[in-house]
Amino acid sequence: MGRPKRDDSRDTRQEILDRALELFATHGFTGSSMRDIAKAVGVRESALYHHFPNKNAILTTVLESSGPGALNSLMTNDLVRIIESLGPHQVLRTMGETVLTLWSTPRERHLLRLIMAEMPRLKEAGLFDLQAQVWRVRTRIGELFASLVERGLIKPIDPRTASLRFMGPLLMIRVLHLSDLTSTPNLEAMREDLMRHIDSFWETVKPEPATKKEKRR
Amino acid sequence: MGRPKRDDSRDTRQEILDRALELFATHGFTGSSMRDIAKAVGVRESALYHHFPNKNAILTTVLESSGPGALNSLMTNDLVRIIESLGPHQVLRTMGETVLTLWSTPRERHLLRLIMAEMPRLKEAGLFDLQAQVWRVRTRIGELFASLVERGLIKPIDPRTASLRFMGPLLMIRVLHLSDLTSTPNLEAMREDLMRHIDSFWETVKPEPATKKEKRR
DNA sequence: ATTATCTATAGATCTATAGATAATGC
DNA sequence: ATTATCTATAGATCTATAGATAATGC
Repeated sequence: MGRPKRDDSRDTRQEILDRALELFATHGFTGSSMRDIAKAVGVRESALYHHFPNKNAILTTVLESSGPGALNSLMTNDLVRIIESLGPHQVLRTMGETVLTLWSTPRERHLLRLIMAEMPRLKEAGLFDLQAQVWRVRTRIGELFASLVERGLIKPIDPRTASLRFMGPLLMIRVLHLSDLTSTPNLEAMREDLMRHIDSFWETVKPEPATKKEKRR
Repeated sequence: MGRPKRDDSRDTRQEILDRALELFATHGFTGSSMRDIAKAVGVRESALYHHFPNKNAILTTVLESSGPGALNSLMTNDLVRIIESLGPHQVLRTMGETVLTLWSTPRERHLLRLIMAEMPRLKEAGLFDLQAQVWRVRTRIGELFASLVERGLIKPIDPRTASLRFMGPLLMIRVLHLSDLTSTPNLEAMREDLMRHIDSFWETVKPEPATKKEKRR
């Protein structure tokens, strides 16, 4: 046996990470053995140790390459300027379309499950802190709403409550439609939930027409 | 050694279930060994097998005795009548206080973590289906809102969206404040989030004063 | 006699390592 | 020479069982 012939279609290291994510997401970290991972990749256990020093390093690498999260990456510095040109309602709808696309990829669904399942382990290892992450995004969205209030683009509202009212249903929609890996998600139903939520949220924060008239005078 | 002297303060079977829930919640089902459970209870592994046929039976029993969930148990048949006498806003606030109390017990926090972590296993074993459960509660809350609309107690709103807008923030608050078992929850901050949400939700669904005047005519 | 523990251990599985082997690329 | 695999296996840990032992309750 020994070293196999070169196969350009195969990157073993990446395949280990991909199969490990799938297994960790469905059976948990401790529920997936090195043997399981090796079998899924199609090599012997010892080959895994050529690419990673131990099982924990596989988990660490999977998570380090996981990216910042959809909502977080949407909170860019020029978001307020984009909102000023396109209008808040249109931007919120676009944000909805974006999270729909990003969240519904198999990879993101597996990461969601992994993070839900391994929360304590990931936090203790300093790899991912779900609670802190949600707090951070909530704060950033709160700041966004605060600056929109300042610019008169939405009603005067408490930013903390507004971020909760905006994000809460998004999280619930995500869990409801995407957290069960055994069934294919109904993306049309999910888009409907998402857009109805955003439109209905917009109705509750859009500035009063009366206020607009006053400004015009 | 052999059988220990009777100790009325000790119910080994129940202690096995309690310690197992704690361990499963922090390290997962596969991450907690029978040895770990036995050590936490203060007996040998073989004593566990006197009370339960195997490890899986411990998990099953833990979950069977877990109850219906706070939101679910609030959705009683006479809820509409209570709302008619106390008013929707007051009832929503009382519901908030109730879930705050029920969710923040150590037992409910451990169950939340267990369910988040072991979703696929619990679903496959037919023990608990988180997705289906959330759908069910959402539907019941939707029906509640529909009947409140019918009675003119709240604005005409789409029940599906309303249930999402009501429940989503509740779920987010629960995850944000109660899912990390390594820190004691800040119940005052949680109550504030909860009550601000409920008050702000009420503002968006309370019937128009204009409509009331029209009715009086 | 029954119940609730214990000691001891079988047998499976798991992580990780040692050392052999063959392909690759300088 | 280096890299990527393999075979083989050590040693730890895990689930579960057999059988001994002492307290309990009829």
